[in-house]
Amino acid sequence: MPELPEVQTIVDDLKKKIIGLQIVDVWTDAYQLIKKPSFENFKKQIKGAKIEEIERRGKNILIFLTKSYKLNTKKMILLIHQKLTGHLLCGQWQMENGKWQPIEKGPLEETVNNYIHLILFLNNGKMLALSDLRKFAKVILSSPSDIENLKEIKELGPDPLDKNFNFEEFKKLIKSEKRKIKEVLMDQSVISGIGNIYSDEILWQAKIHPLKLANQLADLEIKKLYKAMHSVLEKAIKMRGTSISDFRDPEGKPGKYAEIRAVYQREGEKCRRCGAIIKRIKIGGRSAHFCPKCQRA
DNA sequence: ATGACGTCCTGCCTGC
DNA sequence: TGCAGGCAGGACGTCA
Repeated sequence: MPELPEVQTIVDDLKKKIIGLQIVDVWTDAYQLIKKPSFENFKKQIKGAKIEEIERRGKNILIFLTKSYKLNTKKMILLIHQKLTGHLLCGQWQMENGKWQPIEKGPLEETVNNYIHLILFLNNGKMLALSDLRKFAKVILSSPSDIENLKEIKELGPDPLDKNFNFEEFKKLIKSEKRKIKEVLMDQSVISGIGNIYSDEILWQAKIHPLKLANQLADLEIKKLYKAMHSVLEKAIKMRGTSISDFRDPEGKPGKYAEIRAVYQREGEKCRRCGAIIKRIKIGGRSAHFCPKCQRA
């Protein structure tokens, strides 16, 4: 599932590949992915739009578009949230027997191609495809002000790697939360971009039990947490994300953080620090992985 | 306001 | 072997 490091990897790659290009057509077989506007209007509006800039907001991808008319230029933003199993792929496919097949056999794997549900055709012959096994992904096309005012954008908490988001502010946020620290880290309105994988990894790094209540953490623990948040996320970006079974970059290649991950989906395996057996519990309906010896309750 | 739960969707795993 | 049932999972919506 794409979280901050995976989305950052995708945005950085896409910037190099598609900025300056024009969208010439669009195809979908899963209308429910496009939440706004209707597909008919989506198609009408996006055809002919030029890709100007790409940004990450939390786990959301914002693609800034302009469309020139005779008398004016209209600005739009295409918002994409990949949710659990969404992939943004850049390449060339052709329809064969009702399935999209990559024209060049490369790192793009069979399984990713099987779930292509939305394609933006670009004016250099390439395509930007959204593959999504679960069809949970969300796509919205609207004006910049509409997008900025969406609850899921406007109410995002600070970005963990934003230089202005200093320790004092982080501490204030954590101290004001009485929920379990794992839940707080994953709440996009508190801090944006962290999900299940990295909250587990960060808590292991900081040696904090996921069930601990945020407002009961000692200052020293919050300091460790702040440091761990930076080191884990920065390392994961360097390794181009975590691919347990699903994540792929725009060329279809997996990230390498999974190889060095400490706890996520390592239930029953040994802790890399102390050798104890990694445990899995449920917190707020989500699974949390931790070392019962390193991360004391 | 807050927290618990339902919803979307489908591959995969379990148990009979 | 086959099939039904349960599970996973981000974030919004609903309900108490």
